[in-house]
Amino acid sequence: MKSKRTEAELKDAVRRLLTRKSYAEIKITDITAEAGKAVGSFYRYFEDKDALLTSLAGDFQAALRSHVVEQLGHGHTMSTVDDIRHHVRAYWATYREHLPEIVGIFQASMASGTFRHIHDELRRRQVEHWTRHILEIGAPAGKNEESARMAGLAISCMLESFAYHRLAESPGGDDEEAIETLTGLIARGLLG
Amino acid sequence: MKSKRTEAELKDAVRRLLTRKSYAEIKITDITAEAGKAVGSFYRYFEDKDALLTSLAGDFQAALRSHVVEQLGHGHTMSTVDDIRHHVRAYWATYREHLPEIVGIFQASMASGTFRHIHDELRRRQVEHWTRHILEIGAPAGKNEESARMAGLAISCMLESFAYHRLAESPGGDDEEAIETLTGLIARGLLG
DNA sequence: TGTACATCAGTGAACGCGCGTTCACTGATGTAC
DNA sequence: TGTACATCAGTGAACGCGCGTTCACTGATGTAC
Repeated sequence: MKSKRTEAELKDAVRRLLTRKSYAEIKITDITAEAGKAVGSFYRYFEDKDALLTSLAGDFQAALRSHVVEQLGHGHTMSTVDDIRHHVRAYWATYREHLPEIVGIFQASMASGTFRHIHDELRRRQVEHWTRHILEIGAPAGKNEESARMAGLAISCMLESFAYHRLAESPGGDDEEAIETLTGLIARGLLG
Repeated sequence: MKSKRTEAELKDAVRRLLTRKSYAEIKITDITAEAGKAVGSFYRYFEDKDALLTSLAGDFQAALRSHVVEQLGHGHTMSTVDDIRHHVRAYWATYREHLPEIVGIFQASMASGTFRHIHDELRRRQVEHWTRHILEIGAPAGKNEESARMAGLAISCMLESFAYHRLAESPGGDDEEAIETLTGLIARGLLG
């Protein structure tokens, strides 16, 4: 029973391909070729290309659930620059570690409605998280629930878009400097 | 000579379609149907779908060149909250006015290398602009050229991604509130 | 103003390419006795 | 340990769909005399 192995090899193949091509540009034959399999094998494991990406997204979300909990713990806050730096660094590490699937989901969410809601769900968590902390610390950006939510969205957008640009589009920069820049902007922006 | 008219009608048709579907989902026949023309007409004016979007991108860039100059003038600065609000508001207005083509370029830049550099060019201007002002006002985020550039990128990313989310993905929100949120975060983030 | 001819925008049925998807087959692995 | 049979992962040539692209034709507009 090699079944699980081949399935994993196909997933790995797409992850590798996503560092070279956009999701839209990747063909089924590219995936099977990269995995060293015949085309037909693909359909033993996935209905189509989107099913594979959906599967990767599922793995990612599962990883997030356990990872976030253990890494940040429960009773954390966001009231100092160090807290914020810690958050930004954790986000950055997650983004880097799961770069291919995040990139794939992001790209696919721009093209087809199918992945819009998966991407929305990922962002929703982020926004939720920041919003909670903004309200908690009574930041000037969060006078009320609504304004806090909007500030949370703005920060989530900055983190995601900046990370995408630095890690996926023009890789090779200094991570620490990026983290410092984000930390500085967010800390001053929130704490005043 | 209806030539120019039909060309414009095809462009308008894509702009309208882009408010309903993603660029990837739009077929040539959708465009001609929306414009009330036959398929064949399309090819009298454009080599393919990408050529049409490239043409829209050209119009947009030309509009930007004149617009930015007249709206902001030359001797402007970024040293007060009001200056920043003014900038954010101008950006927001431009984004709203040219929403379809910006959305199209953004989506296409995620999928094909062809539009990567067009989108890069648009962002480069933004980053350049913010970087210059960050250095000018001696903001804490801009100790040196490099850190200022990174902060400029982060702010550009936030503006673009936030505007995309609010205007294209879940439209109908209050513009003024969005502008205030961004202004507040940027002003505190930069001015300290 | 009228006629004959030229040009060119517009048409849409037909064509054909690229790629996803299928399926009859192979051979490896597992199971029964 | 060996033989016969069953199951199932893996194969890739062949098929066919969807859509972009073409092209011979139509009819409107412009031009010459």
